[in-house]
Amino acid sequence: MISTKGRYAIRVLLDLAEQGGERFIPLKDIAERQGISKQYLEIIVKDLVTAGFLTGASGKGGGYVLSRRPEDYNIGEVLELMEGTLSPVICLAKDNFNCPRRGSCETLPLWKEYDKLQHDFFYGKRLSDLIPKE
Amino acid sequence: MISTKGRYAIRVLLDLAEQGGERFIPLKDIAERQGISKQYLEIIVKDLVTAGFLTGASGKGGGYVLSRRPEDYNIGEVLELMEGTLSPVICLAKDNFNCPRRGSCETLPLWKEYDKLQHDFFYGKRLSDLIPKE
DNA sequence: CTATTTACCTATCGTGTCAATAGGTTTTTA
DNA sequence: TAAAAACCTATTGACACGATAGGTAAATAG
Repeated sequence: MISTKGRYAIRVLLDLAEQGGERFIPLKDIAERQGISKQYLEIIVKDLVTAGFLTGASGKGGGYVLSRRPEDYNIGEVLELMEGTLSPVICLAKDNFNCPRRGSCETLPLWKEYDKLQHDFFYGKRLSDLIPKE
Repeated sequence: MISTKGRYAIRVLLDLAEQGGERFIPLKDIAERQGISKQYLEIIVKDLVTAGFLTGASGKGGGYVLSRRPEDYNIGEVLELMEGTLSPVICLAKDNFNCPRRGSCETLPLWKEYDKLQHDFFYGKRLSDLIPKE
């Protein structure tokens, strides 16, 4: 299940996209509009900055701004960043899980097929696709 | 992420399907073949019996047997039983989560679309599809 | 009739993650 | 120089996950 971190991250990016994507927007404003505590959003936004999705500016007049145009983000990369992995099963999550049954597992193909479906869906969705066109 | 309960449940059903689906198979045997502790499997098998997916028989010569033919199980119903829900986000999980933003949420359509994709995939897979044909 | 085999049941536990809060320090600008 | 904002570190409570422990009840084989 997608956690709040993933869901809130998308809402933050979407909020910024809808603000025009030009000016620096204080996190306080985003928090108020989205009804999410500013302190919790800080954790999320920090990851987004580190990943280069957002640019932050301190001081008066500062805030956050999108690093790219909304059509240049895809939902999959955002979710993967925030969730760590999108794999449907631990067996497919980043390396380290070395199952002895891997070679002969009869359910692994099912998970792989599903993993691809999911990946294609989320990597095919762009942030701009979520902006309501009036 | 699909937990062990969901994954193990499928492996148990698949194991039984591959044993012919006629005789009662002791859980001990399944546990050994699958490399999963019998005690943990009991928790899983209990749910499968309650849901009517398996039939159990106590005593010598007892064990478990499939209640239906392998082609009459679909993976989705098994996963949904074991995981409680397959919803990708809490916003879509069974009732009770009453988000005040539901009506205006700009990300909800995304989750709904993904939810349908996922549902169709897993409900379209049957247990018999996982049996390797030589 | 009795020993054995098996399902069936209840409770408990350690670990980790999630969601969130608290309370700062640093940077920048008006 | 005061205010506004990002940026940083630590901590917490609640809960689920994965699993183990130690039984009781039912059925059959001999």
